[in-house]
Amino acid sequence: MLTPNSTTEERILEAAKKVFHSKGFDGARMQEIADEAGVNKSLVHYYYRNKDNLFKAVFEAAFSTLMAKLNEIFFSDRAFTSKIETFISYYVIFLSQNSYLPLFILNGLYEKPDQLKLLLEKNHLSPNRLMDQIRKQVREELNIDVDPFHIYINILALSIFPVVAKPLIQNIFGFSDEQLQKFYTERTTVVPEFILNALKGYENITGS
Amino acid sequence: MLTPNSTTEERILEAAKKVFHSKGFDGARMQEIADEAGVNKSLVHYYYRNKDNLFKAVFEAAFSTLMAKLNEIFFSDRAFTSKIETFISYYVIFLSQNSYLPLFILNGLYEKPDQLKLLLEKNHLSPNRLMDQIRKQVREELNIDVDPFHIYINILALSIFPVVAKPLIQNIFGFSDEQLQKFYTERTTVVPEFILNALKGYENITGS
DNA sequence: GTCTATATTGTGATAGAC
DNA sequence: GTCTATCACAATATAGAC
Repeated sequence: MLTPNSTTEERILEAAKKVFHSKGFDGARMQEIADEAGVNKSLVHYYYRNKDNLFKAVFEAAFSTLMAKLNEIFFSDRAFTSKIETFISYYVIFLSQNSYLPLFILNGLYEKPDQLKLLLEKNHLSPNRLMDQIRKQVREELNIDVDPFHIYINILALSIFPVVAKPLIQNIFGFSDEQLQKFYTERTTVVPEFILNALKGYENITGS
Repeated sequence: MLTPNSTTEERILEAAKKVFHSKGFDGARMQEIADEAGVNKSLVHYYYRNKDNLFKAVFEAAFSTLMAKLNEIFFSDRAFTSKIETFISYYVIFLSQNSYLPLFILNGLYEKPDQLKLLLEKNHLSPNRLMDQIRKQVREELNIDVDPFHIYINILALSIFPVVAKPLIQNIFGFSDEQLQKFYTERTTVVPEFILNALKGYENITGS
């Protein structure tokens, strides 16, 4: 039962987020969503017709949330160094506080890869423009001529994977909640340092 | 219908791997596994009693496969540089050819985190020993005093995430199968270089 | 060991009263 | 808009013949 001060439709969507995020499409039950929203099961169908539509709404919301912030940071006026620092600290903390989100999205992309292009347009995302932007900025500010695509994937990997692998870290190393929180906080400084160190290493190869 | 030259039990396990890896526990159907193995649905229950047991067998096999190779490489006699190169090239290629595997395992860990410790013992894995090993070797060979845990997670992140995010890469950038294969091949050299560059950057900070 | 038949429960979805 | 009742079918699991 979440956020009682809102319309029924909103309460259902919030409940659906909670259930879909943690259990995925196949694991989620319409009954559980209804219970979570504090409404009758029929009402869920009344507002969203079927499970697929409801899932689509939840997925789009999750995807847009993550992409909007990514866009905002990478197309801002900051220096590249600052973009990396801002991006990492924002995403590592945000994702660690919403740890089901990245795995939910990755699973959703495997299950429904075809919807992706529509979502990209909806979010005004142009991947190629982003790549050009990164290449140009890295060249001008760091004097490095490097493949922006691998850099981009590396940034995402180092930000997202540690959250996706949360149960692995928690159980293999027996981290408590406090230790885990400390680990994620450390990463907001360790990871940007790691990436910028790596980039500086290329200066010797292609720098003037 | 896979590998007809084997016992029924083996054929069922192989079929179960195929179905569970791509659809997860909740998405998998006992009927589909039976069809895939070319046997009657009852036989699946005869050999594995229920869905949970069958899943457990599949999960353990997947987990052990990945961990055995990781152990073998990181506890070998190689130099640290060589370990990283060997690990990345092996895992990136192996995972890209079995692209459902990492997401399957990450999902499984979220769903059944309690089984993890048993699996670790079964595979003779000692995470702390691995951390000591990395810290010692990085200190002696690269003359750097660095937190081995973040390094370890970074190595895993850069190897595993690009495979987990395959549909994202494929659809956002419109990569063909050939381009995707080329991308993964590139990473076998780009990623070790990236990591070693990053590590070298620490020399200035803590080097003698 | 392998099959057919069936029990049993779960689940998405709809009809219709209020 | 919201509820009760119910349909139709899917899915795990078992009983029992061969």
